[in-house]
Formats: sequence, C-alpha cells, structure tokens
Amino acid sequence: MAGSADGFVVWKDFPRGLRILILDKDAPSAVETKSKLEEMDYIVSLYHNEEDALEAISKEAESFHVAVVEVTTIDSCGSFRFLEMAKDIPTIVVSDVHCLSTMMKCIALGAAEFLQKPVAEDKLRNIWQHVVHKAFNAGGNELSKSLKPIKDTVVSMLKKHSETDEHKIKEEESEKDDKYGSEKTMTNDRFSAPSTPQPEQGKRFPTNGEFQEMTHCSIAKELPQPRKHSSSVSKSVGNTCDNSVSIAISKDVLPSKAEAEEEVNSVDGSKTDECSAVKEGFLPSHFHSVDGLPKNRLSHSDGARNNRKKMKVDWTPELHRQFVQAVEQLGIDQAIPSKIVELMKVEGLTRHNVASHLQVHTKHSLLRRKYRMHRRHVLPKDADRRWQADKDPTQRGYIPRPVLAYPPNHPKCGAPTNQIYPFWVHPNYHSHGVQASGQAGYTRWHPPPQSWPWKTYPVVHADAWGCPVFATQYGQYPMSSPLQRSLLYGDFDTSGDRLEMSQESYGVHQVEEAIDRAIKDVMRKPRLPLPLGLKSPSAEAVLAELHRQGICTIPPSAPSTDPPHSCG
DNA sequence: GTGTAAATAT
DNA sequence: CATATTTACA
Repeated sequence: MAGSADGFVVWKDFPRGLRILILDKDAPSAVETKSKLEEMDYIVSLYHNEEDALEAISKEAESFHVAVVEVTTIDSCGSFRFLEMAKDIPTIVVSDVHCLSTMMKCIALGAAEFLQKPVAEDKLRNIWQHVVHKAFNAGGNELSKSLKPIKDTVVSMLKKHSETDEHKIKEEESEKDDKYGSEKTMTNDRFSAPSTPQPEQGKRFPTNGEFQEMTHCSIAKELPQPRKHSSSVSKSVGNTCDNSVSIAISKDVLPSKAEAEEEVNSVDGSKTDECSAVKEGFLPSHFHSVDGLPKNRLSHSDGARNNRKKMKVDWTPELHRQFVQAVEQLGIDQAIPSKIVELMKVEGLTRHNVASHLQVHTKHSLLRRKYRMHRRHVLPKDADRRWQADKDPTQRGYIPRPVLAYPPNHPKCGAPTNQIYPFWVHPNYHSHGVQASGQAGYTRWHPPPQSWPWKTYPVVHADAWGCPVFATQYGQYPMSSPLQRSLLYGDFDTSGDRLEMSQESYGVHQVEEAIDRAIKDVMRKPRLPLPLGLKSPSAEAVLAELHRQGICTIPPSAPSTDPPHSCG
C-alpha cells in the first residue's frame, strides 16, 4: 500500500497496509485478532509457532513492521525467544498472564508493549504507533528499508499536515471516531501496559522545582477517551484520537539544558495547529535561533488534532519572554501583533495568538489601556511623526524617543532613557506637576481634550484620576523603556529579564507595577459609584500602595490629596 | 490588519 | 469564581 516512488516514499494512507506478524497459539483469539487487524487494513500474517514466525522474519527482515506475540503461562519460551530474535521489529505482547514479572520480562526483552487480552480494538488500531516510534528512534543509521518510508511519511505528514493531510486523516478519523466512541477500551487491569502516549497535553511536569518547559500540547477536549498517562515517551499503543500526525513528545528537561534540545517545532503553514514532534531532530528544524532573540520555541506544542479546530497557545514563561522581548524590541508604537509575531519567530504562533496575549497583558493594566488610547489618538499626529523620524532600529532595536520627563527622585531614572512617552499625562499635569518638578524640557504635548483616554473608562474617570494621582505619577516617571516592557514584565516574573532592563527600566517597572496593583486594588473595592467616586479612595489607595512599594516620589500635584512627599 | 469587547474554556 | 484565550466585530 505504500506509495512507491523512490527516494522519498510517502505512504499513502499510512497505517494502512502495515504488515503485521502475529504469533499466537491460541488459534481462536489469534484469528480474531487477525481479522480485526485486517479490517483495519493491516496486512496480517498469522503464525502458530515461533519457528515459522522466526523463519518468516529472518527470511526477509523487512517483511513485517510490527509483531504481535502471545505469551502464555504455559509456554512462553517461544514467545520470549521471538522477542529476543525479533528485536528489529516492534513487538507487542498480548497475554492472559497478569504476572508482573512476566510482563517485565517481556518488556525487558524488548517488547514494545504488553497488552492483556482481550486486546481492545483501539490498541490494535493504533498499533502503527510502534512503527512510527521505531522509525524515529531506531537511530537514523539502522533504518530498515521498511521503516524509512514510514519515517519519511511521518515527517512529510508533519511537515505539511495542513489542510491537505487533514483530509485524509479526517476520513480515517471519522470512521474511527465512531468506533472509539462506543468501544470502551477495556483497561484490562492495573497492570495493563501503558496505553498510548496520548498526545496528552504534557501537563507540565514540574522539573526540579524549576520551570518546566516542555511541550505543551493543546488538544481539544474532544478526545474520545481522555485517558491520562504521564508516560512521556513510551512505547505503547493505545487509543489516540489523532491517529497519524500527532506525536507529542513531552520531555522533562531542565531549563538549563533547554538549549541543547530542540523544542517543539511545528508546521509553519498551518495557522491553526501544528504538530510537534521532535526527537533527535528528525523533524524539519523550523527553528532557527534568531538573532538577538533567544531560541524561539513554541512551547505550546500542540497535539495536532486532526480537526483543525483551535489550539490554545500555552504562554509559558519562556514564550512570554520572547513575546516581551519582541515587543520591547519593536518599541511601543510598533508593537503590533503582526510584527511581534514576526519577531518572535515562533512557528505556529499566529498573529491572533499574539494579539490576544497582547490584549490580555495590556488590558490587565489600565495604564496600558490609557497608553493605547493615547497612542491611537496622538501618534497619528505630528507628535508621532516626529518620533518616527528618529527611528533608529540600530540602537538595540529600540526606537529612540524624546525624553519627556525624568522622575525627579528616582535614582535610576537619571540615566538617559530613550523611550519616554508623554503617557496619559493629564493636561493639568502640565500646569501642576511639571511645574512643580521642574520638567523644563517636557515637550509641548497637549492632545485635544477629546482624545483623553480615560474619558472612555468610567472607572478611570477624569475626575477621579485627574492628574493629581495617576497622571502625575506617570508624568513623573519616565517610561524609560517601552511601556510594554514594564507592564508586561509586571505580569510575569522578570527574573530573567533583568539583563535588558537593568539600567534604566527597573525602577520604572516597579512603579508601574505598583500603580497597576493599586489600581487593581482600588477597583476591586467599588465602594463608590465609579463615575465619580473613585477619586478620593483611589488616590489614597494608590498612594498607599505606592508607598508600600517604596515609591516615594509623589510630587505635590494632587490638589485633592495630600501629596505624600517622600518616604524612606 | 488592529484593537476591543464579549464569549468561553479552564 | 476568576482568569486566560478565543472569537466576533468595529
């Protein structure tokens, strides 16, 4: 059944046509198994004694892709012998024996899996997995001729695995789905072999208290039989809903070693889902360390569900990190989804994914929202152009921008910062805060009243947030680094990002974080009617929070609030 | 394509 | 129940 072209053979309808050898003395059950397998389009050869079986495989090593042998309490020697002799063929042992030691022995002898009889149809159906496994783990050198095409096929499928393949796969799936749905895999007993390396979303396996960066597959929950096995890499066949292309390999790796190994990789074309299968770098290495950027990986490897439904991106700290980096590199006014995606160079990650992420991590912060609003209204104008003009990507990827303000007291803010924006600085600020703190160089930036961001947010009503509290705060602190950075970092642990933000943005970061929290805090307590309420309480809360955070730079700008001047 | 808000899934 | 993601829209 294997499409026979030469060189790169692609197995059409892959599992179909796989040759299976059955060694079973128990005629009845063996015959039954045989017929079942044949129904599944496998080519089956049944042998009743190891002699014949061994002879068969010895004659032509390539004759079979998988072997299914029975082991009985009475006479298991033959089977054991077969196991020993047929190391080259993935062998599944089926048996009535529930003896752990026997099972172990079989496995030790090389059995790919030990299945209790009666063997569920699912197991049989997915028997091909062993072949694929073998194909990918045989170690490129000794890839038998029969395995080669399989590997090629799988790789091929994984590569494109886009629309095209899904069709075929889908067909098969559909027909299987039905069956799966009704047939409960009878888990024979607690000793039953590990079933299917289920594309199980590698729920993170905590690794030495460290971060876990493993493949995280996102699979739809439509798994017929959501069985969970933690076996990350195993030789087992079971029911996989996604036959064919989803080989999810989860590995427990130490973060540090991350570099050494390739991460998930995915098919680039597909926008909805990708497969991740990486092992020994067999898969097309879609990764490329990007300049500057740390190696990119899409941690959210995803079980490529046949149904190109939707996959969820697992924003692991790592991924997020990349995201942040991209954003900061782009600079605030260029940090748009599409560009971020590009920069991230994470395969499979879509613009949408990024957009969402961006949204969340920004929405999260009212500040950011304000910024956005602001940007939207202001940037398009000349102010924007001016900035754009200075654009100089060479500078560490940042786009230098006019310094608008310095935080009067913040130590870290003295350094020249290249990205300071006149964020949501309320007009009043200019008359109060600026003056007070002597921000001489503050650019004249008076956005038209209508463009004030917070007018849109009842919660952040101007009356409430009127510069006194927030605007002022912000006016005080320079956004020394891309705003995103701060905000984004605020959401995640920044432990590893210090490098980047060390000199200039650290303080800012804290400030923003503090403010962010304060806002959150306040908003959580809707004591007063939002439209006009927040004012006093919010100011207090914010200030308090700021203080608590050690931010002591509260300029004398808040008319309604007693401006705490400094603290420690 | 972008930015949001609403819907949903977790 | 809150958060995180996706989907739908402007």
